[in-house]
Amino acid sequence: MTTPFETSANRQPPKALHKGQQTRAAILEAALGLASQMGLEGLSIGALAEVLQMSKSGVFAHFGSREELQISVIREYHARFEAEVFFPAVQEARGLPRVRALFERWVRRVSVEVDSGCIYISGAVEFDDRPGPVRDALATMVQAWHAALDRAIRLAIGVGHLRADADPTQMLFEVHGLILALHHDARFLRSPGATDRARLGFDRILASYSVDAVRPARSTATSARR
Amino acid sequence: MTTPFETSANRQPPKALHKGQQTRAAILEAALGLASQMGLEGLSIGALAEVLQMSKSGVFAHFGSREELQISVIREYHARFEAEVFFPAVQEARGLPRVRALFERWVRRVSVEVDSGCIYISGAVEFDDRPGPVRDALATMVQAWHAALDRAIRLAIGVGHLRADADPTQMLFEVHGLILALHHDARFLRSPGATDRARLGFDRILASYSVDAVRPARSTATSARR
DNA sequence: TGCAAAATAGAACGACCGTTCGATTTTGTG
DNA sequence: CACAAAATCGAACGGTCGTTCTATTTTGCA
Repeated sequence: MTTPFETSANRQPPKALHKGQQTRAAILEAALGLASQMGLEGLSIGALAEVLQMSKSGVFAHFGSREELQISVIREYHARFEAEVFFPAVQEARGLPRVRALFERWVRRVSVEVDSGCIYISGAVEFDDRPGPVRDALATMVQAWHAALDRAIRLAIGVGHLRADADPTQMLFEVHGLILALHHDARFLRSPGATDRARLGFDRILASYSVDAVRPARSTATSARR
Repeated sequence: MTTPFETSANRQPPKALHKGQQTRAAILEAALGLASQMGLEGLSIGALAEVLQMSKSGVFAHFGSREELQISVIREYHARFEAEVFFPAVQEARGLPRVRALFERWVRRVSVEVDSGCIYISGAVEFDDRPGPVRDALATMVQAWHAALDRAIRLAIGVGHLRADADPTQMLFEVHGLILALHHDARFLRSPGATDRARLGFDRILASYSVDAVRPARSTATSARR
């Protein structure tokens, strides 16, 4: 399969682009912006209608329910994330270059979004314990992205760019942590150096997982139980 | 000053505990639970009144506004976090033991909260770009906690447990990332091994910042610009 | 150009929200 | 025990929410 970072999100059989599809796209565009600022839960049809200068019911008719609108927003975000981060990065040579490109584009995306917010991250917090189709859609997308990263890391191990005994899941966990810390510090605390810190942390992770690294200096650090 | 992790949050001059204070405490208790599940923005006076079996206006009267209620919840959360994480850990010997204890208690807190949610983390996402007193209160608390951690790390450098040229802010950034990844994976993805991954990541960080570590293996990793 | 179909508007609904206010109950104390 | 003060209630307000329904307008094709 060469469809590596995709979920079952295919769109309309491309007939002529009728008016409906146009405004639907316009609504989605505005909704994406609104959801990035106010969160998926803060996304309201009324506010959306006002921004777009149309009636609430006009907006509503395109989705049939608020939940469906939220899910459509998630799918749209997913598509853009794919286009901006995944597809370009995955064209890099397999191994370290690809892993680096994936991270760098990810960082850049979150940094750019410093005043628009990452829906994957805010959505994860909003829907931690709110079961339902929205949460499911969100989780599916996030897991697809993580799976793509995991695959790239394993490939880097396979081609000998990273240590053979490296734990890809652990490495992914730590890299993901850097992104979350970046999002937190840049967006919430508005601390300026966050982007560089994320990159520096990534370099540190790479250093300790790469083939020429010393073994993890026999764990003097068995976490202090009591 | 030996008041290291405190904000200007002092409470009532202790007269006799009148009825009002009691119910106020009961409201705060319930509000804390509700805010942990639904987020600070999801906290509603109506729902609170129903849980407590009292009238909306009865609940309302204790705080004067929803915003004040939210801020009170944040302060209460802060106090408990202090009591559960900071104060016990800060009694450990300065240096590595104290840093380890701070992290371990932090991890345990977030792990326990796997079905109640950390208000610092969810609040940071909810109020990234929603200015106002609630955001201010939240940011103050979070920064106080970060400052406390920063101090502990610097102390560990000072007493020679960590490398003299270690960057405390960078280390804090990375450790914070581990906690955020733990919160994300445990609460949103419900992935089971997250707690251990956080601990393992911490050990890796300690290893590379401790005095007996090799220098960071001259950066083969200057992030892939293009 | 005509006409069915698609898209949009507009008003109304029930529900919940935070907040106000006056009446009522409960409390603590001289 | 009495009585002021504090706490609580209950109803109501204006507002926003998602959703439904029925007109009206706009669109695209024969």
